[in-house]
Parts: sequence; structure tokens; C-alpha cells
Amino acid sequence: MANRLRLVTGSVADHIRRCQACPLNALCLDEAPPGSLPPQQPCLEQRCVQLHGGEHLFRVSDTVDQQLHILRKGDIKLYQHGREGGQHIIEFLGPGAWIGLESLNEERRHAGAVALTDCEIASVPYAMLTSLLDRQPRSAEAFGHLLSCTIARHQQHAAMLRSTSAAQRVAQFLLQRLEQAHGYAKATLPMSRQDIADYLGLTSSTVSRCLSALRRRGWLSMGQRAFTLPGRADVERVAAGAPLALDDAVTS
Amino acid sequence: MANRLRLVTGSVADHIRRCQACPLNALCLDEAPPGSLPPQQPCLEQRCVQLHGGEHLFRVSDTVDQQLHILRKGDIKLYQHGREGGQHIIEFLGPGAWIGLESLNEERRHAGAVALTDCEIASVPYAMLTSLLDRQPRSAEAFGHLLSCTIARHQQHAAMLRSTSAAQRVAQFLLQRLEQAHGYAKATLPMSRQDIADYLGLTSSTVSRCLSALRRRGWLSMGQRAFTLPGRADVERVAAGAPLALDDAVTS
DNA sequence: CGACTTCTTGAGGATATTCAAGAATAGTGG
DNA sequence: CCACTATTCTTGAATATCCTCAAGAAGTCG
Repeated sequence: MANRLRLVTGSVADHIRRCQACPLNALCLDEAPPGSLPPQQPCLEQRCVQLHGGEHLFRVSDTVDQQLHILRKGDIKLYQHGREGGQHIIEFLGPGAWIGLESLNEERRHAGAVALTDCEIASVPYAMLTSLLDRQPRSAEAFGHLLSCTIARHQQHAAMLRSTSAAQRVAQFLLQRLEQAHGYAKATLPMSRQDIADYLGLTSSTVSRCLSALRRRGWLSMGQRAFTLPGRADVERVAAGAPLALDDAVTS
Repeated sequence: MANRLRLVTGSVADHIRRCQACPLNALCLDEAPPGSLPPQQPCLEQRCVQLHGGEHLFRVSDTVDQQLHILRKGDIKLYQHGREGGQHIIEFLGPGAWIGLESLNEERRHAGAVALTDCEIASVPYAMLTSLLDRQPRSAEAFGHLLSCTIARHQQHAAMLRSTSAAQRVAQFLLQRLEQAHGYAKATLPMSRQDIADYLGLTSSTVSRCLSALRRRGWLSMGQRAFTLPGRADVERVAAGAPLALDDAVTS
């Protein structure tokens, strides 16, 4: 088994054509001749799992099943058991995200993964991935980059948790959601308030209060699940530390 | 440049003899015949850096210098700039820790590294490491494990930041320090109270108060830099969420 | 030994939590 | 399609916790 990963020094070029249907399309970096169409047939067979909202992909202490997963549709939350029964949310994952990077060399999962909405998940056995990484050095670069980004995301999360103000954390969370739905002005909140609270180190009451305060000011507009930020500049000010009275009436 | 990393599925055996003087001794996993002495001469030339307390190994936005570092002696803190001038401590690193894993595929550092005490740091160029990883599949396994552990450590840190009570966080921090000085009942606090506070998302005043409260109860004994936990069981209870009055006199 | 920084501790005030009850939503079965 | 139940969400008031500001103590370094 020649499963190897390239240790990369530079950044990854992303001007390369990718096959659309491939679960590894973020990694499968065969250079196509300029002007040609991307290959239509996937270079790897695609094994998909369907998950309904509330179902587990895996649980804490499950044995790792020698596969990585890629979220094609839907939303997943990664969690750990906190003390006192509560659960700590590690991360919310959306379409395109990789699942299982944190358990690469572990025997058992130290996190659980639950579907928040109906999901479509592509599974890639380690063996398949590593053979790709062997064939294509650029893919290996991209994979290394993926691991680095995961660490960076955790550091960003930690920074959010240290923001003293609750309003600050909630504002940062909303902006993060928007950013992940890149380019769009609209993002979704498929998770419960309790989940958001566990993610931000707050209580669901406080999250609710902060959201209400932003709504009262007209800076946040929420539908059933989706939201937009009409006052994005203001929300960014709050995220940067501007004070936000929670139980106050609108003044300006 | 054939720099590759083995993607590993199992756990890493650690019954293997290692050469003592090698900066890569945690990775250099040549199997020695049972009963033979570990090789005395390092398999890689060793370039060491000496750092005095307060000196930087690298700063935020420095270009990554194509090297990894291994802390042989001393303590280092990894930090990022927070908003409003404060700095967020990412991690405290002690002897044996690897530095720079988070910047593997980055052009510029997104964290700074400062010596807390006088340090001795071994530097390993990527090229040297990767040639080792090519030669020894077991080393590549170990390296993959290292990356996985880094992610796990960040998740643990995030869990600590979500602990609601200040006393809880401080207690967890003390226990973590003890654990890292594995086996010993004594650990050190080479960092300032402000650093601890930035690491835990508190203020230095609160950290001080919590430490005083633990000392008053006789559960914590502090010298200049080192400390022990005579009431370790009690401290563990606090870390798990047991209440701890900060400004209270000792009752029991 | 003296100047500097860091640490400790106090009092007051701001902020998030707790507890609780009512409103909105989702899910179920008729 | 609608009613009914269960869950989640919002909001209020009171409390506890942590932060701010500040001054004195202890430690560090030349």
C-alpha cells in the first residue's frame, strides 16, 4: 500500500480543470488542455450515503472505518460530549466539507457527526484517496493544504470563544456563516439555538436575545431557516467589539 | 523533490528504539535488533537555535522559512493578535513539541512564537524531514499522527474555553500542565498571568483570584514557577464543574 | 539597593445565567 | 387539511459571575 501525501511548500494553484461529478473534485487536479471540457465521468467510483436529519454518520468512540467523507448536500454538526451531559459543538459543516480528517490516524472517533438536515455524503476509502495522491502530486499538495486549513479553522473558533461579549460572538458567527456560503448574501441556520449556544460557549437564551437585538435594529432579517444581514457593516462593527444593548429599545 | 507523507490507517507502535541525539527522535523509527543499543550518532545533522526568554522564533506575517522546529529545552508560546491590541494565546509548548505544523502549506505565519524561558530549538528543513519520511514508512505514520494530535489538542482547548466557570477553566489548565509534564506531580507556569488569562479567555485578575482560592483551600501549592496539587482530587472536581467560591473564607 | 514590572486583592458595576412562563414552530395522526 | 402534542424559541425578572478600575504587595532586573 503506497499511500502517501506530499509535503508541500508553496500554495496550491487553483486554475485547474476538475471533473464535476467526482467526489474528490477539490483534489482531483489533473491538468486538462486549455479549452477542453472537464472530464465528465468520475475518476473514482462514487459511493454515496443518504442521511436524514437527526441521523448519525458516526458517534463518539465508534471505530474509524478507514474512509473519509465528503459532504455533497446538507449540513452536519461535529460534536463532543461535554461534562454534565451537555454537548460541545466542534464545528458545523456544509456542502463541500471533508469529514473525518481529525481521525486520520486514530482507532476510534473522538467526535460524533450528526446530520442537521437531509444529507448526501460521498465516502472515499483511504486506499482510493492515497492512490490518487500517489498519481497526482498536485492533489497531495491540496490535501496537505486541507489539513492546514482545518487547524486554522479551529484557531479561528478559539478566537471567537475568547471574545468577551456575547453579542460579539453571535455577530461573528453570523458573518462566518455568510462567508461559508461564499458570495451569497444569504445563509442558513439549520442548527438549533442550543447548538449555536454550545458552539459559542453561551446559553440558548443569550443567543436568542442577541439575535432579537440585531433584528430589532433591522441589521438582521430572518426567515424560517435563512437569514440576511441588511446592516452588515453594523454587524461587523459589533463583531469587532462595538457595544450592543440587548434589552434596549431602538434609539437611532 | 520527493517529499511525501504516509497516510496512515492504524496506530503507531512505540516500542521502537530511537537514537537519542536526533532532533527527530520521535519520528526516526528505524527498527533496531532487540537488545542492541540505540544508535549514538544522529541520523540527521542537527542545527540548533538558542533563544533567550522574550525573543521571537517567528512573528505573525513572517514568511515561512521551509523548516520545522522541535523544542528541545524551554517553553514557547504561540499567539495571534486579537482585536483591540490584546493577544490571543493559541498554545503553550514545552520540551519535545513541534513548532510550525500549522504553517506547513502556508506562505506566511498566521501565528507568532515567543520564548517564555531560555530555549534550545532544533530546526529541520522540510527537505530533510521528507527524505526521512520517504525512507521510513513508520516515520510517516508517526508524522501523520502528530498532525492528528494537533487537531485534537485544539479541540480540547476549545472545550476548555466553553467551560462556563472561571474556576473550572483554571483548574483544567493546571491539570493540563501537570499532564503535559507526564508522570510528574510537579509542573511549571513559565508564562505570565496575563498569558494564562488570554489563553483561557479571562482577565489576569480573575486568574489570580482563582489561584488564590485554590491556594487558600490548600489544594494548590505554588513556588516561584513550579506548582503541585496536594488536593488533586478536589481540583479535578472543580474542573468538572464543582462550584468554588472565590472571595470566600475556608469553611471545611 | 532602587526602579520597574507583575501579581494580588478590594469594591462597584456591567453582563450573562438561571428559572420560568408564554409564543411559535414542527411533527403526528386522524 | 386540520387539530393536537411536543419541542423549540422568545422574553422577563432576579441572581451570580466576571470585569473594570485602582492601589498596594511582591517579585525581577539592572
